[in-house]
Amino acid sequence: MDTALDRAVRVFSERGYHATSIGDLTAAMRLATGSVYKAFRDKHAVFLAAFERYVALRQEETRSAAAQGANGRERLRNLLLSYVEHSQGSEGRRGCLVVGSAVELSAVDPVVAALVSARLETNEGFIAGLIREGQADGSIPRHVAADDTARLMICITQGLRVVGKARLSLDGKRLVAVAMKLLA
Amino acid sequence: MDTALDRAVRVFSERGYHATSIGDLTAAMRLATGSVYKAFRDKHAVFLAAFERYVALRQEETRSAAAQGANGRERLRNLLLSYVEHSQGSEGRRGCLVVGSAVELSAVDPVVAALVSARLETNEGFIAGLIREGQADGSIPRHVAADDTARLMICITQGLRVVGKARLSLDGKRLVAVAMKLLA
DNA sequence: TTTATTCGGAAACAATCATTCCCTATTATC
DNA sequence: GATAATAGGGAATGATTGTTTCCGAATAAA
Repeated sequence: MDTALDRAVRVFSERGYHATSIGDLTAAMRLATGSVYKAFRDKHAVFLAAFERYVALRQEETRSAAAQGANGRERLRNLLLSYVEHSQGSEGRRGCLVVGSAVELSAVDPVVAALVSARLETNEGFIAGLIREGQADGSIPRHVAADDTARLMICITQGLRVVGKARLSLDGKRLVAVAMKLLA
Repeated sequence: MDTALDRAVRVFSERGYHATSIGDLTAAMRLATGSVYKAFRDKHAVFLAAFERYVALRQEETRSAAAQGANGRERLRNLLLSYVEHSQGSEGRRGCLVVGSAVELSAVDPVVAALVSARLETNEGFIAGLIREGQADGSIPRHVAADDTARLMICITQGLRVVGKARLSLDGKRLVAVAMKLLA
């Protein structure tokens, strides 16, 4: 079932909610229509399950990318680098389900809107925490405003996914080098 | 007709392409179905016209916001401030049609994908130009990498629209103050 | 072996969608 | 002033959508 959900994540990420018919869904999940409706109440429930699975997987990836780093500054750099990589290539073209949901559904679906906001705030809190870690270990200056910088970095990460979907090339090393000036 | 297109822009921006039925469209444009199909070939053509109108209006707003500034650095600050303002409140909740198109249609609609890429590259070029102006007038250091910084700033502007749609509050002054560190 | 139950698959359902057709009203032309 | 031509409005149409239901196969229990 989890492997079927993974395939649902791919379809929803690439086409969005409304453009994905349950025909697309069953083809991708290798399940018949009846099976899908036996496992989920309706299309919306499939989407919610796919969304939560996507969030769980991405969170795991992000945390482990940040874990590799001697101090707060290095962990933050690795997090940003990871975001750039995920925004590129085939995964970049597929798109981020959080960004897609924010843009396509936040205005019309309060349930999804709440999930998206919660996810962004969690990420922002994680980044702010890394900044404070860096300030504690001396790798980031004290005068850096942790919360404001974290919110701007969230904008950068979400913007990366938008730009990546538009097929603009992204040079991770150079882009991150510029972004790290925010920690000066 | 332009006023009808403006209303189409609002609907498409808020709900996206697929979630906007031509019933929604006719209601918003105050036109009957037949009239819409007399003025445009199909729904896709309405969207393309709305997209181009949106781009033209926003470009005008952005350029005039940037025009108010004594030097390159100030013009860039005003541009960023303008983006934050447009990403907030009712307009922020409505969303940006370029971001929406990039996320919802870039993967499946080559025509829209090309328009989106062109728009992003135009914006990026404009920002890079402002940076170079600042370097010429002495308000921005020479060692700033104009192209890389411009691409990152595009990510910021697009990310602002995503975050604004998710209803997270944005403090223009503080956010832009942090972002201006990219020009140090 | 037989019965019961769960699971997957395909056809059928109602609703909604984009699109077309036709009618009316208004303008312009002779 | 009569007529042609055009623009706008709304009902009909065919395709597609999400959803449900029914049926067969496979597995487990007796």
